[in-house]
Amino acid sequence: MSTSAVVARVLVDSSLPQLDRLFDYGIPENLLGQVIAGVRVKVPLRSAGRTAEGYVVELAEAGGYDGVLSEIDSVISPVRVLTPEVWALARKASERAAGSANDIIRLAIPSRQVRVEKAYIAADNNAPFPVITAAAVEHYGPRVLETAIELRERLAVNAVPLVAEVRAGEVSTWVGGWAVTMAAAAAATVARGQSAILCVPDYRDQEQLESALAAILPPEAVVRLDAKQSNPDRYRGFLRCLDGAPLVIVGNRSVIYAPASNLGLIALWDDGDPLHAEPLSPYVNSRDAALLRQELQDCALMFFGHSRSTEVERLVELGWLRSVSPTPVISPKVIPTAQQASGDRLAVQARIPSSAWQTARKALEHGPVLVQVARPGYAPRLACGDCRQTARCMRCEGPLVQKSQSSVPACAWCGALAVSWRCSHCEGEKLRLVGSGASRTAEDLGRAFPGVRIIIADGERQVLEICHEPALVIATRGAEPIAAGGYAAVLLLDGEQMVARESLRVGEDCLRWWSNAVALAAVGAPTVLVGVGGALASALVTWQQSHYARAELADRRRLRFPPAVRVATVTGSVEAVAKVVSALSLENVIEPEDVLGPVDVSPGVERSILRFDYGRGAVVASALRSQLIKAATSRRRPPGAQRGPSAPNLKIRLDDVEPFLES
DNA sequence: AGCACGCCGACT
DNA sequence: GTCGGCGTGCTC
Repeated sequence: MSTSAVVARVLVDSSLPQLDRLFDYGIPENLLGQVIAGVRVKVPLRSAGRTAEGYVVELAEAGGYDGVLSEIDSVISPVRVLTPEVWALARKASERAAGSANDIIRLAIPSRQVRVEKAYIAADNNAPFPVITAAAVEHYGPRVLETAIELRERLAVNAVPLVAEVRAGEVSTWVGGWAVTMAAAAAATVARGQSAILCVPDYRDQEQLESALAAILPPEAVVRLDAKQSNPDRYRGFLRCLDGAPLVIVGNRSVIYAPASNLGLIALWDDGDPLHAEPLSPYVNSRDAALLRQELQDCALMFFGHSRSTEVERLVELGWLRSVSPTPVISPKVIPTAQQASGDRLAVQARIPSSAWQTARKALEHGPVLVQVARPGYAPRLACGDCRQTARCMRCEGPLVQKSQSSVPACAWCGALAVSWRCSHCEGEKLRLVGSGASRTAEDLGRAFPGVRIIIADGERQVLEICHEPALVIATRGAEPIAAGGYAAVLLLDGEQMVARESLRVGEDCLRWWSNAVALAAVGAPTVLVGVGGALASALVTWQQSHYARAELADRRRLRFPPAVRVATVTGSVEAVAKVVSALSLENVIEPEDVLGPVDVSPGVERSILRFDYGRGAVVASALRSQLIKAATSRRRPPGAQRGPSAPNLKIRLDDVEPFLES
């Protein structure tokens, strides 16, 4: 068809695994010069009349495909939205995760907004870029982080466990010290004429980071890119990244795929936070994407955190990451306290041991006190007043919770109010509160400390910042407000409950939650850890979280659990899962002893877990990938089971952070 | 996904 | 003889 010697290699925008490769298209005369790498195009697929959208990945000599070439239908827009770096990353990340490059590209490139794009093209993008001069990064020794950026090093950075005041114009804000360090490192990168990507797990972190950036960089040097933005805002930010000027690009999760120009630094905050795990296929954790991108683009990479994930610890032990700490060392004051009877009746009610009680009372004389609790609401669990069995919803068997003191107990699953409730075990009609959520703890503490202002902060009642005046701040883990000047004391309650959670990662999660709360204390202010001892407590007390991570990793090695090995969870119909497992066993891709399960997850749906060493990752991923394609192409509705949303009967997920939990 | 190709049962 | 059933396979 086409007479031109050059073909366009196009990635068709479809999440079908069998279409996840490049297709060659001829370039018609009238589109010569317009069809260039990175632009969105429309192409015919399979039959005339049917068109699909796609991206021109590259132009190549014709000859790779000896069939009749179709021609590009049209160029959707002249903007080169798929950069070579992002394409390489998408392909590599998707291969590693046994998924489609398309699915990654969907995270990387926002939906096109015609008006935004027109404005962008019309605007003169040659505005002189302001000269950035960066101040030194403090707390890490002279030019330690700056040099790491210049030498493109990979670091695991222990964050500064202090809060700091940042000032942008008239506005003054208190943020975590980590945000100041990350912002300063980003500024140092931009000052060298390179871009920096800063990736944080949640929006509270992002606000802190943006405040810290605003204090040291002009607004035109910073771009925000996150999923909470409106589509036009996100596309506008995305297009700014393509401009070529050095920028600080800050956002959550998928910011890791931003089309940064001349990338000099990738920095990630709190990599152990589960919000870094992408819930969309192919489920690539931003930590893994960051590691891949660093390798591809040879830039500096820094994982910042107060605690250390077992994943990062593994990379430190391998020598892939170098551990860096503040100098001089900053060690917060943490006091472990066993749960013990206190003399005070009210303290008992509020489940606070006497030493913690004394600490809180003394601290409240000159500042706010943070009380971290495990659960939100009033009563996290209700039981039958007669037989003491857990009270369950009469409609769906879900557990009952009570959100506030005065509210009617309701089902945690379906929301149904438990009016005229009857116990399914003994016919009892009385409900009994079990445990304390943030509100009930607040009530108890209010009685114990009359006259003190009480602030509750949880997922529903978000509080970002509080002033330095005395107050009791009851917060669920992860929702702690920042106190101006730092808290006068921190109480970590409910430790026992948190540790009892059923998860492979409880230990490191708890240490992360606690460490992040400890870091909100003022210099020298005490933290009391209630009811927890052992290795976890001593890691917190000595502020040596990496010691705990090392021991934990050694355990995982012994058990062959992640991250000592990688895992793939294979979920689907009984036959589909069995097919995949037997195919991989037959090909000797996986050893029989590394197949766990299958176990039932729901009627007719099973799950097997495969584990494999990192060195076998590529082989396992590609074998799983071909099984996925096979299942997708040979999938036909069994006779009888007609229509319905053709739910894929096979789902494969690599490196699930909680492979042993259902979901 | 869609859509064509292809190889067996009921029909003018 | 052939019209059309949907099982199977491919998409530059």
